[in-house]
Amino acid sequence: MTEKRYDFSTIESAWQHRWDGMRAFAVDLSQATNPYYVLEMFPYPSGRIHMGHVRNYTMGDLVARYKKARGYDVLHPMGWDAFGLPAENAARERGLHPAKWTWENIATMRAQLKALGLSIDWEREIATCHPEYYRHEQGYFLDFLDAGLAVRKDMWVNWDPVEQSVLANEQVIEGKGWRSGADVERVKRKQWCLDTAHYADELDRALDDLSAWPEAVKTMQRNWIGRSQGCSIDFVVSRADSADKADSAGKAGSAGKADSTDKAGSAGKADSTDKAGSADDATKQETISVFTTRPDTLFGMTFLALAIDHPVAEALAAQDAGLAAFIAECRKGGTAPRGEEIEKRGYRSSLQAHHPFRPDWTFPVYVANYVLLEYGTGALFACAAHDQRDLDFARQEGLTVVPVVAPTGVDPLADPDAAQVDNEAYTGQGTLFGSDFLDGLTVQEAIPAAIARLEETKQGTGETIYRLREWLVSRQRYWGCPVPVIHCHDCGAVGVPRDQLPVRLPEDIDIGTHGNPLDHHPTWRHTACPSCGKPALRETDTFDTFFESSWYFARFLSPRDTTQGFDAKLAAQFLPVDDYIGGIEHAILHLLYSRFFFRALKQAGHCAIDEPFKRLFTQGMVCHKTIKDPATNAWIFPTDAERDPENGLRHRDTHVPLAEGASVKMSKSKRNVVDPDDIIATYGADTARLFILSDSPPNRDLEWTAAGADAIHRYLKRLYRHIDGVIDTALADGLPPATKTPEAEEATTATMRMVHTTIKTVTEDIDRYHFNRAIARIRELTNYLFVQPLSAPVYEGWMTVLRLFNPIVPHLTEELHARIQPDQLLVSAPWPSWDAEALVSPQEEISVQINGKMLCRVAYDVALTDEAVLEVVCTTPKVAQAIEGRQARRAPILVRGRIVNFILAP
RNA sequence: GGGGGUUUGGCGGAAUUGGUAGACGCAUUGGACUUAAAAUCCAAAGGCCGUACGGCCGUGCGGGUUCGAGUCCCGCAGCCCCUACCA
Repeated sequence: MTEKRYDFSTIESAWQHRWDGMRAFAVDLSQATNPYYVLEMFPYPSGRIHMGHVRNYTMGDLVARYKKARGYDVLHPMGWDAFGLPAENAARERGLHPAKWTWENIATMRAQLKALGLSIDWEREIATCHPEYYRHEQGYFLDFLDAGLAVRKDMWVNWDPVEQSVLANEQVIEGKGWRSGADVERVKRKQWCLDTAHYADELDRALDDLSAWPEAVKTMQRNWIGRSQGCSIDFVVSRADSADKADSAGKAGSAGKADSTDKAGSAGKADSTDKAGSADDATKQETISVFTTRPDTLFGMTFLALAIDHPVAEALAAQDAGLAAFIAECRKGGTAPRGEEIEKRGYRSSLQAHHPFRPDWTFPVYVANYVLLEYGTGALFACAAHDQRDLDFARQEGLTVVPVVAPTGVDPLADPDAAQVDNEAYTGQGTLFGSDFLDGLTVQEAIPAAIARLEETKQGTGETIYRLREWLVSRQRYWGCPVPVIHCHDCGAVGVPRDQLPVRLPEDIDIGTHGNPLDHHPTWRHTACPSCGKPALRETDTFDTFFESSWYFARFLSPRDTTQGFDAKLAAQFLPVDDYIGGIEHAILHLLYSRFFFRALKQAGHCAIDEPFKRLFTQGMVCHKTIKDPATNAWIFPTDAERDPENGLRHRDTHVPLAEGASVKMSKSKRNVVDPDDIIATYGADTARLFILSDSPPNRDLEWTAAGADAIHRYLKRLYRHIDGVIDTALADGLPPATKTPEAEEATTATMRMVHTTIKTVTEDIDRYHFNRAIARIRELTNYLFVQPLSAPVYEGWMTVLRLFNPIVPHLTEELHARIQPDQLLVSAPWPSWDAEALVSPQEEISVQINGKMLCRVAYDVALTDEAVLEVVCTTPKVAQAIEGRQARRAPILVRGRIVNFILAP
């Protein structure tokens, strides 16, 4: 027979059509007895798929096909995270309607994904921009509204005055809007929020039970949730109209800068967020609540500081032009001064604070830019000696610093200098001094003691707070899901009646204007109040797109259900998602929002699940080499560079010398992107899939190399040709009859041992996501089989290779398999099991060591006793020579199948 | 500043979880086939010394535990990622 070419493009498109035609991957969930849900994070339809997608979906496809072979009813769907800003940008730049742009991208990317031969049930495809998708999340939002989980409140946000829109923190670059370049302002605006903080405690604790999540992701979530134990303290404050009274201990400074001449006419109001009853109402004292984790350092307090947007600071500013100016100055630059530390600045207010245990001690109250409004109560008490930030501020403002914790081994009475701090705060363990009833206690003992005293005197409470706050879901954007609310002059914010959902986006919009196109639409927002019928206005905010991605995995269960978002019974069967695969960049936002969302859905009675993802796998990035022109510093396409043996790396056309840079994540700007379409056209999907799963462990970065892809393709050609030839022979002549010679029988058991060992290790490796190792084991088997003369066991070996390789190179294996069994798809064939007996070898080898140093390997019969094994080892010439005449210091250490170690005198 | 990860040949990586370090590949070199090249096949290959048999060294660095350490413990360094005035 003539050798057939490995015609991958014909093979691949033929099998893709056949799988499609026979609905090979469609799954009827209601009939599923053995449910298993494999999901990769769904893509944003940006235009074309990239290698990161290929890696993500290839890994998921391997798992899905493997689980199907293991007998599961595998749900493996695909959809589109279709709302978002890039669609509006494209509309502005190219005059395309966001919907048109999005749907065209989806069509392109769907075709690209199909060319990869993924085992996806495309009948379940969804796009989040479809009204039949977002109508359900509008319903969920109304539920959250009813449950008090969704609220509209004043929030400090980044406001771009040119765009006339709120910006996300990451859209503020060095204090300026990322697109307009305008100075971003910090403004208060009514925004819709979901009360994620309501579940902060549970979201934190439940991480402990997510045993199949990467520790790194759980750690990131814990840090983000930011559980912090301490206490709140209500400081009594009064006006410092009279001259500063230095307290007896000289702690409260008059050392502050000159007071503002413009005293506030009235003291700030008590913080309305105070715990009820914590202030002594009878005496009508004003208090400011602070949160602290270090109440033990109260006796080292030297000042109180408020965030610039603290209600008390605002009230004071109304009476104090200097303070108002200071606050206005600080507000420039938006809410997110990321990156380098800002310069600490403060303004001394007209208030003074009283020490909870020594009411006659008073301290200045500052308004300071380094105090965060969003953390704790937006106010803090400062013990500068034991907090670096407070110390920095104190040194700058010339405030007193009073240490109260002596490091272990330091006696502050004997050596007063030793406990002093210079410009470095002491934050470690130690013993309290100069602290009244806390003296002599360790930091760990003093914290509860201080809290107890504060609680006794009703000035504070032990408390656990969280960094996690509400999730701001309002966006002043067109291309998102409309918030289903109507604002009525008389009735306030009223939810849109459920029978009027979905609130659809208008299609006739003018995207060219600044701000939110929905605001500028001539008619869309005008409607009637559902409750009183008077003219009213629709909410024009749309949801953050993380809203859509918080529940899409449930929608796949019931993608065409018009009555509900998903079916609770199916959810009970298929959720949580068994295997969820995606990039680590979603470690916090998407995954945390989804975990919140399902708790909220459960509270609203939609399902009984808390955690949406059982096992999470985070894949590494796809990297590629970069090439630069050192003269111009411009990035060069690697395909435009060639290596000249004499002159090194040169540009192919201009011949200027080039320099090879690091291998970094593929990006258009660095010109190191490899287009999946090109790879599929040149080598086929199977080559791309095998290359991307070989070598690199899935959780690490993968380096794409042209040579590697080429080598993989050569291997597949050889594999195809060889197995094809084996099948030719088997079909034409039949397999050679087994010979009964001892050598032939030994060859048979050796082959079977190899085959079954491979089945076992490959199965275990896939279960543990060690795909690169699984492939190495399969290649080991094929290397072995390539050189064996054809026999029944060798033939069986090749059939096993087809089955084991099918989830990785599905088209090639299916094509070859169809030659033997045209009536059965490999895709539906069961995974092979291994025969434990076939794994057993009559002989095993042991490593021989002398005093822990390797000497040699010795083989022996497994049936031998320990004594007999030692006998065999000791009579091996090389060993006998090494131990001859030397005295044993102890009995040899024998670990069968591993090692024997002789401990001899030198 | 805080947290996490990582460090093994020229390169990607493997090592039965404390028992032959370098599986499986990439790149390389030699050979076969060919008029020649490509393709294909076979072989070599951690470093140093040696013609070979072999010997010594070797898993970022320094200690420790152990019969035995890439693996466990302590300390240090480099690189990567996340986060950041979180009181």
